[in-house]
Amino acid sequence: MFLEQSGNRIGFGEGFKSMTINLKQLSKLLKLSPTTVSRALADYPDVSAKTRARVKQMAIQQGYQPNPVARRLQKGKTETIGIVITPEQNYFSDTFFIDLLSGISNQITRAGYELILGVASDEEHEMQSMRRMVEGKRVDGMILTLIREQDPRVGYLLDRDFPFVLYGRTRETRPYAFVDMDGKQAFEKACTYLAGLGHRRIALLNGEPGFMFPVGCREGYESGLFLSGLELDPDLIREWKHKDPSQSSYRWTLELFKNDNPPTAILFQTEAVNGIFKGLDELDLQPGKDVALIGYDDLEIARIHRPSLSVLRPQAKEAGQRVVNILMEVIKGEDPGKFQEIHQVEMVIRETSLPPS
Amino acid sequence: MFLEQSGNRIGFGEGFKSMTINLKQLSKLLKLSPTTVSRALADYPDVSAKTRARVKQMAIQQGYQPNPVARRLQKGKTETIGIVITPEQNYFSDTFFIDLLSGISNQITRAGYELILGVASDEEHEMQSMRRMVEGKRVDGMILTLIREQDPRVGYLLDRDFPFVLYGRTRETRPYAFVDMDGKQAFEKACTYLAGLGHRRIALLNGEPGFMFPVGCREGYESGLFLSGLELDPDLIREWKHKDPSQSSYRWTLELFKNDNPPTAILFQTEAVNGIFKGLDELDLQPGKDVALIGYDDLEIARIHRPSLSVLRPQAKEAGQRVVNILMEVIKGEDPGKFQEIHQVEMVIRETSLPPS
DNA sequence: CACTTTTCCCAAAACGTTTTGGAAAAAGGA
DNA sequence: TCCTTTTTCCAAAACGTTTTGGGAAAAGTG
Repeated sequence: MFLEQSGNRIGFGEGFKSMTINLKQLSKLLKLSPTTVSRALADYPDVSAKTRARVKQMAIQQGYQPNPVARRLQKGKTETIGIVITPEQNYFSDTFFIDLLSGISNQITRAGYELILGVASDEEHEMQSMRRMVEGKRVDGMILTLIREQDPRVGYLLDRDFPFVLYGRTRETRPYAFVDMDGKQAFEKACTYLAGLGHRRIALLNGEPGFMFPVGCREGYESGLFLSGLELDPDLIREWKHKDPSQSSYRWTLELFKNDNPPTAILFQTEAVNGIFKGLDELDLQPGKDVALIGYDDLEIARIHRPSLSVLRPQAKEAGQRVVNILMEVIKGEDPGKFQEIHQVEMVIRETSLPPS
Repeated sequence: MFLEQSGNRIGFGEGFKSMTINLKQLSKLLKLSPTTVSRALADYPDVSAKTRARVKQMAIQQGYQPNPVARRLQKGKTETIGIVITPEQNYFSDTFFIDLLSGISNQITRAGYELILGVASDEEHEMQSMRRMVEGKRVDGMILTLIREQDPRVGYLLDRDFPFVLYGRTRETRPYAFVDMDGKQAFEKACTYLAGLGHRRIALLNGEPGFMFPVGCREGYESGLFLSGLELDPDLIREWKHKDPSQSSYRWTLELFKNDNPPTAILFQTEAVNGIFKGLDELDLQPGKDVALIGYDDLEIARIHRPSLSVLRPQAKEAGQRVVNILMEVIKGEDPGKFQEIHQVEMVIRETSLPPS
């Protein structure tokens, strides 16, 4: 014996709270079977145009929305994507990450999926949070950011053949899907640009070792020097820490200018700009005038500072959208190795990239 | 006739991919009914201690995790909380929001729930994203941040009796649950502190009108002046814009010092500090020395700047945890009006709060 | 021993969808 | 007209849990 639905029929004037109807109730209203209603709404060809229209109209009128949980159970999918972020690494320093997230979120919504977020305080909890999502059957795929050179997350996911896409790259021989910015090309471009202006002593204040991104930056820097016929001087390369970009970059800026033959230009990630400005200020050097500067990432400070900061500008939002589109393909079963995208980075020349004085 | 499970029995050495077992398979392994296994795992008293132990051991050994989607369907809950953020309002300027989010996320995970994130480009999409979550039956409750004086989201949720908690407050007569920082008390404290040092001209560079937080700041400021026997001078109050905190605060800083009788101290939200520093620099005024400064929010820049910035420090992580705990109560059916918390804000005196010179 | 209570377990229903495998009715073909 | 094909619909199964409502066996009780 089946119990009847508790049956709060939907009409008008009942207030908002009862604005929820399910497939069974809707089909009863239409004097059709749930099967037909479901198939009408999903545009199956085996339901006549006439009833399809009638069903759709009634569905709209009654504000019917299929229960996503029930659909997920039946379809055997969670319709959910997971991402884990870590606050210690200042990834939220400004618009960059939120732009990426924005692209990701919008595209996920468009696909009718959900984005679930984990916040982990360190590497261990990051892994733990991801395992909960994966092994707990809470997501169909993962998005990874802030990738390390040796990244245990990638091995973990590859081992169990779980769909994922990297924003960034790692050292891993097995094929995997990623979307990355061409940091190498960007830094090469910036470096040759500065050299073209006449700079001969160009420094690199690079991101934290262990992460993958600085590797490309350095390659681009070295390649830029080579193309411009400049010698590589290890004394002009320094690396700051994620935990504390401003403080460490401040110290390294002072260090750089202790050199007998100090730099006339610095390449860096914009995250570190506060420390650099502070260091230059202390040394009585004017940014842009005494030292040319080009940062990676077009943060707010770059635009509002006077002189305004020349930057390399990655298109984070577009990248986020691509990550999601690719992930959807991988979830469908496509070979991840087919999806390896490297996006070009544009250079925005503002006021801090003048020839040496 | 029931089809048998496709039946990939779990053993060892089958690789990672098949590491997934469901209740039916587990119960078959144990020669028990699914009912008993389910109840054993949920610690019901009607299963003997002996079998309970046996079930739990086998569950661990087989790596059994109940399918959350199936549980949600049966329980009639989504076990999911929603939050919508907007990138235009620079909420991610620094550690503050990520701390809040961190507290929220950790507490949600502890409850076995999920946090789903929407990113909306403007107010309209913000509402749209929330409606999708609520009307699409995708969440059991909502968390709202960055609250406006008149906030349509609150009315919407109250109208349909949907569980939610505000981080902040709004103008609304019906009872609702919130966790807020005591901005009033904080600014009052900072103001009287500065007055106690001998400052007589204290300016307020306040957040954008329309949002609720600046209202409390201003109240605290006015109250602080009153308690210190100082006159309120409207010329010493300015308001910057969310879209562009640095630029607008820079302009207003210059403006403030055009005054015949300029301020010797400024209260503000730390978000705006870059613009203030820039303005003071242009006016040849030394922060801390010529002008005392106290900011609200202990961002990284406050700690690393020299002189370091005195600040009001809200405990964002703890607040996030409270928001979640309260939301869980409201979801259970508790009266939201019972949960209205105002958290004290601590003052951290550093180097920019000296007596007037 | 006969009855009641407690302990321990389970079959079946239910959550709200989509998919499977027809079946009845209508249309087409000879 | 009779058979075949197409169109249109639907009953029942299935997804993987938890809850409901017992029921059999064991343990008390007199």
